Amino acid sequence: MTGKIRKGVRATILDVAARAGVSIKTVSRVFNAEPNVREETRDRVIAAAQEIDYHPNVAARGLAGKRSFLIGMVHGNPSPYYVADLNAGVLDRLRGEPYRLLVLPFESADAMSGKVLAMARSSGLDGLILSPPLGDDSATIAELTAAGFPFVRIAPSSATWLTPEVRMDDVAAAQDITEYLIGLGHRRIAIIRGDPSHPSCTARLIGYRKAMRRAGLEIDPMLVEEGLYTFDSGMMAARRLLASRTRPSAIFASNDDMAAGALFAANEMGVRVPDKLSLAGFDDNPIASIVWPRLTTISQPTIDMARAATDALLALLDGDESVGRVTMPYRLVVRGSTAPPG
Amino acid sequence: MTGKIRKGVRATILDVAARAGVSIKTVSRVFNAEPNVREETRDRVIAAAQEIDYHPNVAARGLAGKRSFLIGMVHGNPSPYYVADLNAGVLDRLRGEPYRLLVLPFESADAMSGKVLAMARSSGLDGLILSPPLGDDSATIAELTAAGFPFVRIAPSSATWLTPEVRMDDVAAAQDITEYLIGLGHRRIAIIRGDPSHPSCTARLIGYRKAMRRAGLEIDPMLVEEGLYTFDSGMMAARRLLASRTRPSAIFASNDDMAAGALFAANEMGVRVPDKLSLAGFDDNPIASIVWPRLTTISQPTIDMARAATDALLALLDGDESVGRVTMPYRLVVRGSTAPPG
DNA sequence: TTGTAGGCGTTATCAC
DNA sequence: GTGATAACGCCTACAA
Repeated sequence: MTGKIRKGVRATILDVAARAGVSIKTVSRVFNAEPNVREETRDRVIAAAQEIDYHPNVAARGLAGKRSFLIGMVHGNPSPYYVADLNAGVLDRLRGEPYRLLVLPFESADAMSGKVLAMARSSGLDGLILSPPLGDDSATIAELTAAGFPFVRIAPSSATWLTPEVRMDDVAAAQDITEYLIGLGHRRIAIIRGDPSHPSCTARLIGYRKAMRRAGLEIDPMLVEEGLYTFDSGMMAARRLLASRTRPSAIFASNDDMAAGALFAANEMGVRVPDKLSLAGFDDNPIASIVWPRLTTISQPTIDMARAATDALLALLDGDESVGRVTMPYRLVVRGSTAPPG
Repeated sequence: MTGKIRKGVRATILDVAARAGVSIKTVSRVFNAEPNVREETRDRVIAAAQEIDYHPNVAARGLAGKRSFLIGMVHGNPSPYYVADLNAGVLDRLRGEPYRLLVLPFESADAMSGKVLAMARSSGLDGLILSPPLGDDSATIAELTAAGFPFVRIAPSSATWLTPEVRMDDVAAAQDITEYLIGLGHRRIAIIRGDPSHPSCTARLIGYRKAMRRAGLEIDPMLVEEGLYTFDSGMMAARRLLASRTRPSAIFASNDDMAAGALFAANEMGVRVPDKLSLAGFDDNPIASIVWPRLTTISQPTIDMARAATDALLALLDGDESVGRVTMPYRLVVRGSTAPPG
């Protein structure tokens, strides 16, 4: 006789079945929301399960059903806020689903390249969410695609691969914010580029160029500075820009961390923002609202994007073949760091 | 005949065994680093495994061995930097280990209370790392302890429970930084408290009081403001402090986020830091170095603590009974936000 | 040092 | 609608 609560030992599907007076297959049906179970039977099973505190054994499920209910996310982004938002979005979408989120260690895109599939396999993942910059690593995409491994990319910039992705129009957004600066009356507008291994870096530069060209403004090569999406790189780039004889009246930093770094540099050098220098960022992460003055920036719907990516991945895992590209809206947020040139 | 590479199908231990000309038990021994395998045999097995790209099936391993090699971390902290550091520390320690890190969704300590064990069970976790404030939730500790579920707490403040933990001396650190302010010549030193549901809040208050008392300074109740460890709460608390007739000459905010908020408020109100107001934080997260001026703060070794906690958990899972309390060192970091009273 | 048998708790197949 | 029974891939015990 099974079905009683043996203390210290987890209840199994057999216990539930015995207690509810059904076969284990019926219990399985109930827990997997399969059809063909009479309502009354279902209720009895659920009651029995609750009484003995039954939780399906994930390992057994994974072994028999050939899925682990594990989704992986590779974090290779320098901004903890971005990562936190990604996490939040994924977990939010996963609520109520049987899937769980695994965080994979990340060294660098280079180091990971060509090893992602092996990691996914050895961790027993069902699917993967790739955030920048790994979502643009061609070796990774190639091996995953070749193996038929389900994955969704967040904010990739290359349209080369026709794999499911959730993106934002970085070019248009960068163009918008640059045009906003132009509209304020700025003419000498510098850009601090991001990490060149993140393709969003290129997209944002293109948007900037488009805006400048449309306004008939020349792009002085001196106005294009290199950065790495980090606070320090933004600070150093701004120091160079502000030290030059042909100092810009406005700087568009390709993300908020770098914009905060630029603001720091301006403070150091006694350049008042926004009186003497307008500063715009990109992302609208909390940093943008922490510094003084607050940053004008592009609000990127990171949480929504992560949610949408998870949604797409779940559909993929469900066998849905129609998952394609989703583009999410952005928003220009005007705050205190920008003003007409002084 | 097994042992050949069937494409699209993952190799199993049988394939490796056949290819290496040994039994599956020997392959198992090799992959679990068990003794009693001749070196030559081991090499043959490893070679065979590599040739057919064999990765042990985690689910099967978990089912047979009764462990999932899954460690869970519950994130309920408002500071993404703190969370990112925790993650980094755990993942760093896990490198080379067969264990993987699962991120559990978190709503609030209240909502989670009494549900953590169920989540751990249904996710099939082997062990849990509890970060603040959940590490101080007595219902959670009680149920985990009662069930004999392995867990380690990071930075808990209540010493009530004799469970494995990695901590820092918050009281001494808060006392140190307050004494530093006193040493600069400040007399009216305010404190902005953190979220009262995080016991570190109380510890830091105690440290502040100790320092004030030792210096013979009276603690005006007006100088103790409430906060929630968030930027906004720090900003609002500082507004109240700075608006009062008896404005303090220095503020000790119980974490960097609130200190950054206080700095923002000071900027808003035209109070120059550090000339007219000294400001100290706690944690030394990147925010402390992003704002202008940079914050004097206590450097908390979050990554090291997470690493140590993981280390302790792995020992626990390994059957080590001697895991107890580990106390990590902190450091006072003096930067531009503090100066003698002006 | 190596191998054999049995079982871990599910899901899938097919019969009823 | 429901149920027997065979996988699933590995580990633990025990043998050799």
